[in-house]
Amino acid sequence: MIKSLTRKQQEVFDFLLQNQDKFPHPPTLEELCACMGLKSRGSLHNHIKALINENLIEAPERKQRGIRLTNYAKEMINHSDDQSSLPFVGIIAAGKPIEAVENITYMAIPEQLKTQKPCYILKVKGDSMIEQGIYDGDWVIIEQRSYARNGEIVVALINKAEATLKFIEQYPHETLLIPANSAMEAMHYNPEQVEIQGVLVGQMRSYTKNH
Amino acid sequence: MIKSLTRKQQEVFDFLLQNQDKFPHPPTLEELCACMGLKSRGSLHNHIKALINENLIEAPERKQRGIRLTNYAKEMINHSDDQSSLPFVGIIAAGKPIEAVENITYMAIPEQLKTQKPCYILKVKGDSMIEQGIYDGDWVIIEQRSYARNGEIVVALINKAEATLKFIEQYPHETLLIPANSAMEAMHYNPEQVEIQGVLVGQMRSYTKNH
DNA sequence: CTTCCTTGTTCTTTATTTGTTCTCGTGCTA
DNA sequence: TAGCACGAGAACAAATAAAGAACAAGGAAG
Repeated sequence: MIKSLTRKQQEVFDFLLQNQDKFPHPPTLEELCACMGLKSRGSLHNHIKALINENLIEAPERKQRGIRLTNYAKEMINHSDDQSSLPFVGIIAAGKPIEAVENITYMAIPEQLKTQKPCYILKVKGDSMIEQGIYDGDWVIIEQRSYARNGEIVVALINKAEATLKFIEQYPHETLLIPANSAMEAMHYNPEQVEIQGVLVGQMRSYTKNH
Repeated sequence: MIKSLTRKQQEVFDFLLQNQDKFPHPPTLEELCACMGLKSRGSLHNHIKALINENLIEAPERKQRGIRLTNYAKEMINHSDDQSSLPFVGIIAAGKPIEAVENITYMAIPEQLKTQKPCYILKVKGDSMIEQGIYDGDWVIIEQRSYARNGEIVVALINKAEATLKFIEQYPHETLLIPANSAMEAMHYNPEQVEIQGVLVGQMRSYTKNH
């Protein structure tokens, strides 16, 4: 994904990273030249073009002082220390394995929707929890955990193959996975068939439908 | 702050920020010109117009000494570091005024749940949108807007007194506010009775129930 | 109320800055 | 040698900025 930057390109990128706050507004090529010890805008511009190609910075055509880091670039450096964002890792559709997304992205999440423990985000496909207000296309925030109390909503892996989001009821010789959709039936398993991968702690939905 | 000010525009804005208290009255264009080292009011006025466009300052038409910072701008500078958070301003329960919370708090919100326009957060009380998956205790993200298209979910102020969250249908002589709850009836109003305060763009729910 | 100066607004014209593209030269390496 | 990274500089076009003229509305003084 990240094609190798040349030495100078990396240098320019690092400089932009480290100084993104220091500039009240993005620098001009000339200013950047001065910082990097160059005498020619043209030379610098080549490096800028390379970084744009790599999707690390964006610079609206001809716009002055338009150089900005891409969200993509910010993620690369931020999410490690940014405790408010959680990784969006995949799509869960009842009866299938979790479909991992190609590029993990990070979403800012309010404190109220997560827990102290590690959490991650899935997108829900299907209507099996519709009566709990979890709709097709919603995001859910999942606390990573391998156990659950009865009545919690869990991400369960069945027979090490299919993942699903359901209410759980665990009894000595039986585990029930119960959808919140009266058109669907509860499913009965032996406890060892069901592996809990996480517990639902939050849910989100966009009404602007571009996702 | 993702807006694109040119260098001079930023300079003017910064100056206004830093000197908002120093002037007994807002400065005239001429005074500002002097401060910024300009000889022509016309030049400065262009920058002023740009700032007004960005909703950073407001200047009543033709009013002398009318330049003021927008509330939006004041919010900006307090939260310029975390552009991903939105203010949680109150609780909306059908049939009551919006109950403002005493201390406005800010919640981190993922990009996907908001729009480019200013947004704020309300907590929902009641079941009137339950069939749309919006439950009692959910948070909703509202884009501040005074108009809406038919079929959108809006925060509507009725008779300048009661606020409610409903589907809206607007016709020449009638405005309908329609709940998503088959136990409730659609409400009919004269268009002038209904004032739109915002449009639903996102929804969130916590399953850890401490809020 | 009328008059006059101030101030905000709009235009046109001109100048300066900045992004972009090219060409050319230098060194380094396979 | 050919290919590559890198830099300098020229030349051009677009964006930005400034100045100044002209006009209209505001507000103060009489």
